Amino acid sequence: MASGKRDHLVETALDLFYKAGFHATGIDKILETAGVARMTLYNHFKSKDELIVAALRRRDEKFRNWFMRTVERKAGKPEDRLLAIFDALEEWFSSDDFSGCMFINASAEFGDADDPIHMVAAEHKHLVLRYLQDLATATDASEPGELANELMLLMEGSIVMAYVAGDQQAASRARRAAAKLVITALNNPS
Amino acid sequence: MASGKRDHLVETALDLFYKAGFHATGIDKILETAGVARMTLYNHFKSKDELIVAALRRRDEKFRNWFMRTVERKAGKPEDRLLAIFDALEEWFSSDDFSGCMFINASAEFGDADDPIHMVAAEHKHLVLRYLQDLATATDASEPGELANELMLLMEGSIVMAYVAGDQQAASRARRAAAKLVITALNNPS
DNA sequence: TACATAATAGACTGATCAGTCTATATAGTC
DNA sequence: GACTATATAGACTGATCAGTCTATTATGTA
Repeated sequence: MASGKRDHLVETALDLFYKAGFHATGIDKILETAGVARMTLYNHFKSKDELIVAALRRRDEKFRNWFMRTVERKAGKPEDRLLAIFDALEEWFSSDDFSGCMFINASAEFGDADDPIHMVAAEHKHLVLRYLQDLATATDASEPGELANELMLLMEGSIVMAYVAGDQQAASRARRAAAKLVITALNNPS
Repeated sequence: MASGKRDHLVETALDLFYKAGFHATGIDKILETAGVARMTLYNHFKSKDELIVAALRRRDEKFRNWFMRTVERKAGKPEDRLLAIFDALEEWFSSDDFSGCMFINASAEFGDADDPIHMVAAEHKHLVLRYLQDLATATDASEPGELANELMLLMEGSIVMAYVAGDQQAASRARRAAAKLVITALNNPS
C-alpha cells in the first residue's frame, strides 16, 4: 500500500494544524506524532505548504460530507433542511474538538489571496455556498440564490461568534434569524 | 516622552501583525521596522505575547472609534444607522490594507479560549455587539437585543466572505439581508 | 555639574525551524 | 534469489526564533 504513509501523514497534519495552527505546528511535531521518517514526508510533499494544502483538501472533503449528511439526516423537506443547517452547526460547535473553521483559520495565517493555501480556503467556502444554493433551489423561494447567500452569511457569522466570542447560542440565534429570512423568501414571489 | 517608544512599538507591531500574522512576524522584524533597540521592547513588555495583547487593544480602540464615527456620519436616524453598519463595512473591505478582522485572525492563531490573546479578541466582539445593541435600542424594534444579535451575525459573516472567499459584494449582500430583518423587527411589536 | 532614566548596539544562548543528504533496511514483484 | 519501491534513522545546514545580558550613550532634571 503505497499511499498508506501519505494518508497517515495528511490525517496527522490535519489534526495538529486544526488544533494548534499552521505556523505553530512544526514538521518535527508532525513526524513524531505520525511515527514516520522525515524523508517519507518529503518524498510525498515538496514542502510544508504542500502538506498544508493536502490537509485542507482532506478537511474540505470530510467536513462537507459530514455536513451534508447531517443536514439531510436531520430534515427531509427542503424548507426544513435550510434550517437544519444550523442544527448541524450546533452539533459541531458543541463537539470537544471544535476549533473554529479551519479555512477561516488558514486564511488568517495565509492572508495573501493568491497564496495556494488561501485559495483552497476560498474554494471551500464556494463549495459550501453552492450546497446551500442547491438546498434553496429545491424550495419555493422566490430568489434561491439570494436566500442561500443570506444563510451563508448567518452560517459564517455563527461560526465566528461561537469560536471567537465563545457564544454558546450562536447556532440557535442564527437559526432563528434564518427562519425569518426563509419565511420572507417563501412569501415574496418575485 | 517616556511612552513615545512604547507607542511606536505598538503601532509598528499592530501593522505587521495585521498584515502578516502573529507567528509569522518575528521580534526582529518589528524592531527593525520600528527602528528601536531590542531591550527597549523588553523594558516595556515582558514577552511577545504581551506586545500582541497591547497591539490588539490598540486595534480595538482604533477600529471601534472609526466604525462608530463612520456609521454615525453615514446616517442619522436610528433605523438607518442599523443599515449604515454595512456601508461602513463596504468601505473597510475595499480599502487597500484590508486583511480581514484582526481579532478573528488572532483567535485562529491562539485558539485556546483561556489564552489572554483570545480573550482580548472575545472582548472586542462583545464590545461591537454592545454597540449594535445600543443602535437597535434606539429604534422601535420589538426585541432590540435579538435584532442586534442578528445584525452581528451578518456583520461577521460578511467579514468572512469578503476576506476568505474574496466576495466583493459581501457587505451589500449583508445589507439587504439586514434590511429584511430590520423591517421584520419593526413590524412585529411583541 | 551631578544624578537618574531611558535608549542604544550587539553579542549570546538554546531552541526550533524547514529542508537536504546518506546509508541502511524492509517490503513486494518477477 | 534478484530487482525495485519505499521507508528508515539520523546527521547536517543555515536560518530564524524569543529572550537575556552587558557596556555605552544620550536625555532630561535638580
